[in-house]
Amino acid sequence: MLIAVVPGGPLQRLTDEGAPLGPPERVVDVAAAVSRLAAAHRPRWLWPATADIYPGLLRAGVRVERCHDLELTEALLLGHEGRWGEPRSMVAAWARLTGAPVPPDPLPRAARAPGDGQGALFDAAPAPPAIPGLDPLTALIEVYRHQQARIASLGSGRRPAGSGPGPVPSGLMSAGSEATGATREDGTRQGSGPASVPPTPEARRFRFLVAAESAGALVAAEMGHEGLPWRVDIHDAILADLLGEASPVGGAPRRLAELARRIAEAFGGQRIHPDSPAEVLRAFARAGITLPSTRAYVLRGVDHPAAPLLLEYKELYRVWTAHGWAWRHQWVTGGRFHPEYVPGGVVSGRWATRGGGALQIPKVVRGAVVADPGWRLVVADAGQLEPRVLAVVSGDEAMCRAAGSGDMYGALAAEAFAGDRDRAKVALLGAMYGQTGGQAAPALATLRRSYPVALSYVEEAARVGETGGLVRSWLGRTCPPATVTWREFEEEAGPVESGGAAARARGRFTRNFVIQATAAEWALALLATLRTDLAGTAARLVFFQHDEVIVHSPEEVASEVAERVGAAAQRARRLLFGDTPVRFPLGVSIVDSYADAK
DNA sequence: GGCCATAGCGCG
DNA sequence: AAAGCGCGCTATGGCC
Repeated sequence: MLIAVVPGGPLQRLTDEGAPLGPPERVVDVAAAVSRLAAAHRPRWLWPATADIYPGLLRAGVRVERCHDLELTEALLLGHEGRWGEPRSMVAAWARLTGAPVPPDPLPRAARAPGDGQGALFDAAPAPPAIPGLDPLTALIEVYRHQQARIASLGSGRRPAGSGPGPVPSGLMSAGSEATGATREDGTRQGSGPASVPPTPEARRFRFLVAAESAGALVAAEMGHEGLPWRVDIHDAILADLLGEASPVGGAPRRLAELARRIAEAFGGQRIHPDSPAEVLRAFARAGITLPSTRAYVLRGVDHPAAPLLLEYKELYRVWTAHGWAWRHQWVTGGRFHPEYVPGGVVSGRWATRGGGALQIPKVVRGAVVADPGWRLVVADAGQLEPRVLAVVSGDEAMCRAAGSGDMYGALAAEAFAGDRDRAKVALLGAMYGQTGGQAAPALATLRRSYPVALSYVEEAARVGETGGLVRSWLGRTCPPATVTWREFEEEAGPVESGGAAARARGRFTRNFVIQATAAEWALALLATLRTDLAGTAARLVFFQHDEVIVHSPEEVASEVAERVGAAAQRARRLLFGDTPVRFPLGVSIVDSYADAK
């Protein structure tokens, strides 16, 4: 069963296809109604946007099993249809369906400051209807039905000619085939009813993508709500150890101030801002040293007493400004760090965050992430995920064999690089990122001889990008068109079509997209199935970072949770790729402190 | 005063 | 000639 609900109500029971099973029901207390219906029917919830409605439900103590996030799905579909960047809100989608003027998406939801009227902004009713007479529930259901029809039509041959190969496995679209004409699909498939023909592989995969993206939105809200255990006292000790005492008057902490003074001395007493690249360059120039930049790797090669001091300053300054006392005051409450995750916030399908920098917690402060007494952290990260994805999506048999090993680089080295693991790694990374020069060049040639199918796969993806085409992930997430991402770059480096630097940059992007986006899908599938598996237990997902998850678990079941995480990884592999010799091993640690993982 | 581009470094 | 992907965040510095 499907139940449609809009913030503040009403709600309506539907079949999975979106046909009404009853009239709209007004409710006084949405959370209570959702809670009751969730227990009674275990439905999939259909709502405009998880990020708008679910945090409020969580604060009311209500969790749900499954949902269809209309807005995230709309974004995926628009991308697939070559309409990347068009407004994705429910109201916009409804406007497209009815021919009304399409309102732009509202600005991103503001970053939240915990304790600062938390949530008030987020439970508010949806943006005021931009269409006179809009009934939100009707719009929700009609857009949903239309989305189902658009998904069902994928790969059915009913799309315009030239919009890509039928089977998705190649993952690639032909150059210049950005689904031209797809914009005119609107409305034409409405009322086609439940598909009487079996879904195409492309439609099946996309349906899975939509389910995973929606599940990810649930996890993201739940993890933001739950928070990552954060020991303020340990964080303080780390900061004191690294930075010295905080300044009582609000300036730089003691050790940073000392370093700034010693840097000034090293430059002959001239006071400078060490964090101003321009000033540092000028100071070195006065000392007779001309530098291209003040990057760490440049400074490391500079023979001057200020250089090592500047390197130390940079590292500490970073901790102070990005994860110091001010950061903690804003983001840590009640012993938990509450980030705001943004599912699908990265074009490749990776998550982003809004404020809090949850995906960039420096290793030196991870010691503050500590399990509660009687609890443990189960930390799991996928090893060599992207190379393994390359093997499986390209179908290169020899590389798949190597990816069946626990150490893929080692297996490649043994097979093709005379045991030189470092060289095998450089070659593989170069192939995925598009590096063609430096030490990667000869290693790439070796890689090509032994794994031509894998190399052709990424090179084809690059060629499509260079010639202005679009590529897709395994499940059907589509990269943005060059005109969106590369507009500014083109102005400097020439249009993509010209074959210049911009075209090659675009090629590196599409080359990497097919890998990174598919890796993100595997990770999302892991997360979604693990979430389901842990529902009803006391263990809680508390962190997710691209290829890594942390579960906060009661001590006595931590090893069982670790098993479940490993099983989720294998389930994700099966769900995405079916039978394959490629393995996706996880490094799992059961620790008290995140700093002790692996 | 606010806005925006850039530099630089954190993470994967 | 040289050319590795994707991000967030905080700072400076130039601009209006």
